[in-house]
Amino acid sequence: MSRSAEAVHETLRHSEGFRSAQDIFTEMRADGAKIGLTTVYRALQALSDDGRVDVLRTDDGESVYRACATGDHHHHLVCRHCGHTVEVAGPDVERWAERVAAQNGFTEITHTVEVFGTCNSCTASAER
Amino acid sequence: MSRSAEAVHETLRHSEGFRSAQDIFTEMRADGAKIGLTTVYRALQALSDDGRVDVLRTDDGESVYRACATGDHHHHLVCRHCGHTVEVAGPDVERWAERVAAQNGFTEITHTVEVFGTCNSCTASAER
DNA sequence: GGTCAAAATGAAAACGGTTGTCAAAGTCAG
DNA sequence: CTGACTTTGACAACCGTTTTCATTTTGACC
Ligand SMILES: [Zn+2]
Ligand SMILES: [Zn+2]
Ligand SMILES: [Zn+2]
Ligand SMILES: [Zn+2]
Repeated sequence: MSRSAEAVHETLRHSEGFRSAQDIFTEMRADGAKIGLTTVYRALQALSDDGRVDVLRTDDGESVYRACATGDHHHHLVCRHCGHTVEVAGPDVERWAERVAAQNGFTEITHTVEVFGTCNSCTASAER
Repeated sequence: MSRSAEAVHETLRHSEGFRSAQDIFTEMRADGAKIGLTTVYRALQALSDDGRVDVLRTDDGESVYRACATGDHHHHLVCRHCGHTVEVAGPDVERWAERVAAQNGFTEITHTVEVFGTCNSCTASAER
């Protein structure tokens, strides 16, 4: 793993929620890092290939990345306002996916499961 | 709803799986329809706003559309080879999502749940 | 130190799906 | 038929991402 990839990973580990390549690039530059946008993209690619960061797509088609605490399979509960993210295990969902797939003769299953909502601190701010 | 939007909806209803705007455009043109790509995009936008078609994003960032049989909330089991799609209800997943959200203080939940796999007819072809 | 090949880098160009523009065509009530 | 309003579609613009390719950095070997 290249030096820049480590730097990108480091930046990501200091972030709470999912961040876009542009976000990361801008932040690293602001912090004085000499890095190009292309390199950030390449680093994110490598990191996600290695399973060291999770990727998901926003509604508007942007890829966003996060350095999750666990390398094990998990899903996310994401605040759509502040980006605050909680990693959640979903044994029930895993079983449901396998069952429904088996019932319909599907094999080699993969799945995407993400939950979006408003976190309690954002709810509090809105009420204030 | 405009005339073209109905035509797009009609084309979509004759399709089995999820189709891209380009796909639909190409097929309609091949069938002799006089329609522009822009209009197809506008129709798909309108149809999905009205909940008459479902949209999902492929891994490579393309939006694909499908006229599902039910207007009720449901998820999809999609064959990643032939696109064959089964609509599935997921009461267990719905409950799981609400529970995990509540446990973490999240409200106003939405979720995306899609299952991808290989359908039995594609498994059969591969073995042949 | 020096040499050199392989790997990494980044500015700029290309790419591809999608959206915006705007003038032309269609629709329809009066 | 007229005029207002809507719909259409060729084309350009947009934007996140990938590719290109010349330059720089790295690291093994001397
Ligand atoms: Zn929040
Ligand atoms: Zn899972
Ligand atoms: Zn199939
Ligand atoms: Zn659901």
